[in-house]
Amino acid sequence: MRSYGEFCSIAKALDVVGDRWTLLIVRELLIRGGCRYTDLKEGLPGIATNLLSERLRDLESAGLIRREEAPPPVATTLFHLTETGAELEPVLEAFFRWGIRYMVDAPETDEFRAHWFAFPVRSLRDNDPDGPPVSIELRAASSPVVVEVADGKTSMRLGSVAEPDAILCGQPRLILGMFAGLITADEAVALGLDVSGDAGALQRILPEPVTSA
Amino acid sequence: MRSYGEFCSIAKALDVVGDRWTLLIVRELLIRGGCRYTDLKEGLPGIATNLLSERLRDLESAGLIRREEAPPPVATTLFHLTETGAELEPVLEAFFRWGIRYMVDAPETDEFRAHWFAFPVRSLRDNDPDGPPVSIELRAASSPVVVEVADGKTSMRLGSVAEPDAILCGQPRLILGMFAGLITADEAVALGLDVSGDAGALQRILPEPVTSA
DNA sequence: CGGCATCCTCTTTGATACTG
DNA sequence: CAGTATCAAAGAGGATGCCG
Repeated sequence: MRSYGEFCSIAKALDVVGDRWTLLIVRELLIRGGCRYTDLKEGLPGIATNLLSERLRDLESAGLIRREEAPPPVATTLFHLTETGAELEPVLEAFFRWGIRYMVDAPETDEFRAHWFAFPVRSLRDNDPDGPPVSIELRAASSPVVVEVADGKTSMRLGSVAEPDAILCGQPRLILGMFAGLITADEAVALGLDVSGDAGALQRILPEPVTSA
Repeated sequence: MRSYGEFCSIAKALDVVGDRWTLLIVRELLIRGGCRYTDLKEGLPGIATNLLSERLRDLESAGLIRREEAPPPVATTLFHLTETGAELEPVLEAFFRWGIRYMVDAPETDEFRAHWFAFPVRSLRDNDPDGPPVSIELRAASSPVVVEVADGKTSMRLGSVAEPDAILCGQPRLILGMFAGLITADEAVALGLDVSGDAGALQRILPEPVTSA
């Protein structure tokens, strides 16, 4: 990207990560850690392969990512964030919060990937920090993810779990709407969300509903 | 900007403000408040006038800015941020912090505007919250700005003041380097910064030097 | 299959000139 | 002052080909 040529920290930051797709590549690597080229491509629906390759080169020479030749059984290149790259997290967090308002009217045709639950999940609070650990499986995309709540903290990981306390199955927008406090669990169920298992586990992480004053 | 088509809050945010120049226009309006078209153009060196006009139209229809026909004596259009637009401040703040690292090696040819001191100044802490109010004038660009320290808070405004406690005159990089704790006041003076008035007023706001451990 | 490079078309940007 | 109009150059998007 052509430099703005401004002696301003914000402009300098945009010189480095202001290009189209760049921050979304950082998002992928922040959420998933080391990624193969094809993992990145799969997590960035719509990116042209030459652009991904070019951005990765740019990010590497800017010192934001690092290439690692993984030994067998992986036996391929893994892309990682460097310290500098990982320090973009507050930027993405700020974008995440600001962008929530645009999720409500998002078109049905938008793509979704299960690991994108990571930012919403991380912003959840545990309503009962002294309660027992619970795990909730989310099935809203091709692959499931597990929300784990323990010691007052919430985290998310890809994959499944043997016996989750609850399973949510339905459209991402319903689950995210609940997480954002825009709809209650009852409303989500009425709109088609399937909740099985212990509904109490779900209440553990749901925020106070946003009441339009 | 073409939508990423991803049901992800970060991607949605970038759909709205991911275009080149857009966040810098928001920066200008955040720092300066209501601006005329020519003020914006002056604060965004390098922007083409058709791009500025197009971005302003886009930002207006996205609900981030608002046009106001100011009555005489101004008698012209003023651009303001809406609430939604102003809520981008945490995003710019995060970019500001992350981008500081690139200021050290910035080319000498970079443009500078006095009001860009706003973000650095706002991140300063008052080392003596119970001390008397002090004002420090910064002369590093065409027009001076005043840093005001009172009640434990620091703020900046454009313009001059009758009798500032201290006056800093020199390259922006020296002043910003001091503010960021990268160099001490003594080092800045050795490198060409001119400090007149009460040096103690300056110590009021300078952070602990960053010692490379 | 993973990790690109090439080619082509279409859109966006930047620079400059001009206008009510 | 606050933009529009014009046009060359750069970048994005999509398809496909290549190579270990």
